[in-house]
Parts: sequence; structure tokens; C-alpha cells
Amino acid sequence: MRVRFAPSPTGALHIGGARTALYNWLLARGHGGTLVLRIEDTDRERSTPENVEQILDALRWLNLDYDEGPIFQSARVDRHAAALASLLHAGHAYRSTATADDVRAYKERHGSDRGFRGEPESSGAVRLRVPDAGETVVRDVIRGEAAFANSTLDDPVIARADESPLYNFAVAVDDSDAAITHVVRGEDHLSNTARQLLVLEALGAPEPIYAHLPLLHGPDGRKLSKRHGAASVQELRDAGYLPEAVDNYIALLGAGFAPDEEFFTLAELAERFRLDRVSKNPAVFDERKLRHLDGRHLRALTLDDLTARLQAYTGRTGLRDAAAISAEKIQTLADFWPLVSFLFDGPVEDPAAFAKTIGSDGGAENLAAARDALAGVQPFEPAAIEEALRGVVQARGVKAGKVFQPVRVAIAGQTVSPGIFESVALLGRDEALARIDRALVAAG
RNA sequence: GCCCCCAUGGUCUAGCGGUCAGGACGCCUGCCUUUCACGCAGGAAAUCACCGGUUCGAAUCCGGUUGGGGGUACCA
Repeated sequence: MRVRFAPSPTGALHIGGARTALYNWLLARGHGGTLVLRIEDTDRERSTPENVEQILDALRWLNLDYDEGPIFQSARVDRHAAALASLLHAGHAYRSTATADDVRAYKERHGSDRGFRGEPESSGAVRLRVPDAGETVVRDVIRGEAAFANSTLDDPVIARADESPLYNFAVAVDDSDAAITHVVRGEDHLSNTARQLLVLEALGAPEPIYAHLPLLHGPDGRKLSKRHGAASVQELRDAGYLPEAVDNYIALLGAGFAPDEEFFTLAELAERFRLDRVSKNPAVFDERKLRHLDGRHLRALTLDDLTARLQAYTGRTGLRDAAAISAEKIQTLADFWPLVSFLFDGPVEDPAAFAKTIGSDGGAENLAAARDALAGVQPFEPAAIEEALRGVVQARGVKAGKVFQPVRVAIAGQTVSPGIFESVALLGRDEALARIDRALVAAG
């Protein structure tokens, strides 16, 4: 089995492309196949080296490696020229100066379901001669057979007048030369597959097995594309998502991997992936579900691993202890810093939180009592701190939150933080008491 | 316009002739409880787009309709 992922570097890799890459990868890795990476850069206007680098980087980040390539389509001009010459020579293709307007006029004369047929000329773009009889059938592993009556297909332009190849031609030649056995790509290519099949036939090349994946739609129900504000892999990375979660989530957009579980590692996905079980209908990207899966993958990481990622993401060091006490409270790497910044940069400013806890309902008194208890805790560790604070709760006959929340706001400035005992312990006695004293002064 | 594809709760899916239509996210309630989370126990939410047909029996098979999407470039 030889599969390929063939992005065009006309933009960043978005989640639709990432899923196509992932499915090809799962197929290759699950079946001992070979994955070929090909960069389709025949669109010289829009293809850029920066985009190529972006795509390569995104694939690396997603942990999707490949066995051959990257092969640049633009570097294969000789092969394309040779294939074009042979088609021209055999009469399977011809030059034509017909324009889009000419094609339209032709259809007005012959009926809108009648494909355009041109007359061979001595110059112009190169069109493939499509036979009028018969039909071209796309045999698709996911969708079954889609038949196109040849008479309805226009003779497609396969190369510009200067012989530079166009998509439907270059793809067929490149897939054929690379001996690709399974072409797995988005459904937006389904109609074009008929044209590529015709090129393959004219070339006398064998046809690969096709599988057209359902498209990913935005919340507006439209195809997700570079232009449609689609989430790029880079954006998800910047938003603090883990590559494990992104892989897991996008795999789910288009297939079920088990009847009652959706949390999988890349290896588990590869083991379970089946092309013929891919869904036929388009899916809508739901960031909330991604967040959920991200939280689960995050919690599955070892502390060392999580710490390393948190440090890389925040650009800070010495985060291990903070990571340890907040792992179960965050869903993405981005959630981390707002939760624990107070440990490093001092309490955050949140007057409302202060007023609600310390500034009301005996809050200051409870905080003062907590301060005294904390002053004598030995050792200054979570368990002992908890015992001391619960003692205060007991002694003052109030609900636990009446003591804990004022302490939390005194040291963190906000009502949200990792566990209070762990947070106080991590801060250390001196700093914790200093912050509480400051809060007490502020409370008057 | 023409060609092609698709149709299960708000979202992603399981289902492949007989199920109380299963799971996940989200939402709601309760438990846990120190906030937020995590975890656990429940709950609301789908006339399986619609109409015909085949069949003893249809979400599952067939046809049509409607709706959505894609293609129709000297883009990929």
C-alpha cells in the first residue's frame, strides 16, 4: 500500500487538510504502508516557501511523519512535459485556443449537459480529448460508485499554452509515477477524479483505489477552507491545544473508532482505522469537544512531560510544582497561567473577589483567624495546612468556604486557584502570611 | 444551468431488516466539596429530512421530493 498527502502551499495547513494527512498516516501506519508527501506547487502565483515550511512544521507538530518526500511537483516539469508530449502525439490531447466564453457558447448550442469538444489547432492550451461514448466510473471505498457520462464532461485543459501542467493532469502523472495505490483526499475532489481517471486512461496507467473524505464545515455549514476563517493547525497550537488531542479530535470528525469510547492515542487510532468505515456526511468543527479531549490528554501526560510543555508554551521555567497542583484544573496549556500566575507574580487585582469574600460577612475575622493558625503550622505542608485551617473552621463554627475563600483571595487575589492547601504550601509560610497581612490591612 | 455526493438529538458518531435507536461533547440535577475543575450517579434532548414502494416487519433495501454540500478555472 502506498498513500500520499498532497497539500498545495497556498496557505497554512487547516484542520481539513490536517485530517486528510492524518487519515493517510493512519492508513499507512496501520497497514504497513508507505506515506508519500507531495507539495503541489504548480500554482506559481499563490504557492510560497513560507507556506511549505508552515505545512511541514504543522505535520511535525501533529506527529505525522512520512516515508518519502517531500516531492515538489514543480521539480517534475520534465516528467510532465514527457507525458504531455505522449498524449499529444497519440492524439489523446490537442491544442486549442478556445476560451471559457467559447465553451459557454458551445454549450448554448448543444445543451448545458453536453460537454465541450474543441477542434485541434496549431497553438493554444492543451485539452484532453474526452470520448463521447461510455462513462467514467469513480470506484470509491467510502461512497461506492459514482458514474459520470463522458458526454457531459468538457475536454479539460490539462496544460497552459506554455505547456505548464494544470492540476488534474499533474496529479494523475505524479500519482502514477509514485505508484500510489490509494488516493485518500477530500470530497471536493470527487468530480475532478473523473477527469484524472481519463488522464490515467489516456496514459495507459492503472487506476488507484479512491476514497473521498467528507468535508469539514464551519458553523455556517459551508466548506471549511483557508479563506473561510478555518482554524489552522498553527492557531490551535497557539491556543494551547496538545497535538495528541488535535489528532484525536480531528480523527473523530469523520469516523467512529469504537461504539462507546472516543479517547485515543495516535497508535490506537492507527490500529482501529478502517477506510471503509469513514462517514459520508460532512462534519462541523466543535471546539468545545476539542477542549474536553485536550483536558483528558493533558491529564494523561506525566508530570515531567506536562511541565516541559507548559514551560515551552509560557516561556517560563520552574513550573513543575505549579503544574503538579493545577493539572486537573486546566483543559489547555493556555488555561494554566491565568490560574497560577499569582504564585509567581503576586496576587491579581480583583476588587469584586475581595469584596465578596474578605470584605463581607465576617470574612476579615475568619481570615485573621486563619492567619494565626497558619503561623504555627508545622511542617508547612498541604496536609498540616489543611488540618490547621479545618481547625479554624471548626473553632469559628462557620462553613468551610467562609475560611477558605478569604484565604484564597488573600493569596491569589482571585476566587479561582489550584487547591488552597497546596497553593498556600507552595507559596511558603512567609509569603503566604505577608499576603494575608496585606489583605487584612486592606480590609481595615 | 449542468454533473456528482450527502441526509440519525444543538454538534460528532454507533447502527448495516426485528434495539426501549447506543456512545461522546454541550446542557440540567444531585453527590463529592475549599473556588474552579476532576470524578461519580441521574436527567432533558432524535416522529432516524419528507413522501411512496418492497417486506410479516424498515433508521437500515428501492424510487421520488426537499434541503445541504462539492465540481463545473489556461486554481489546487
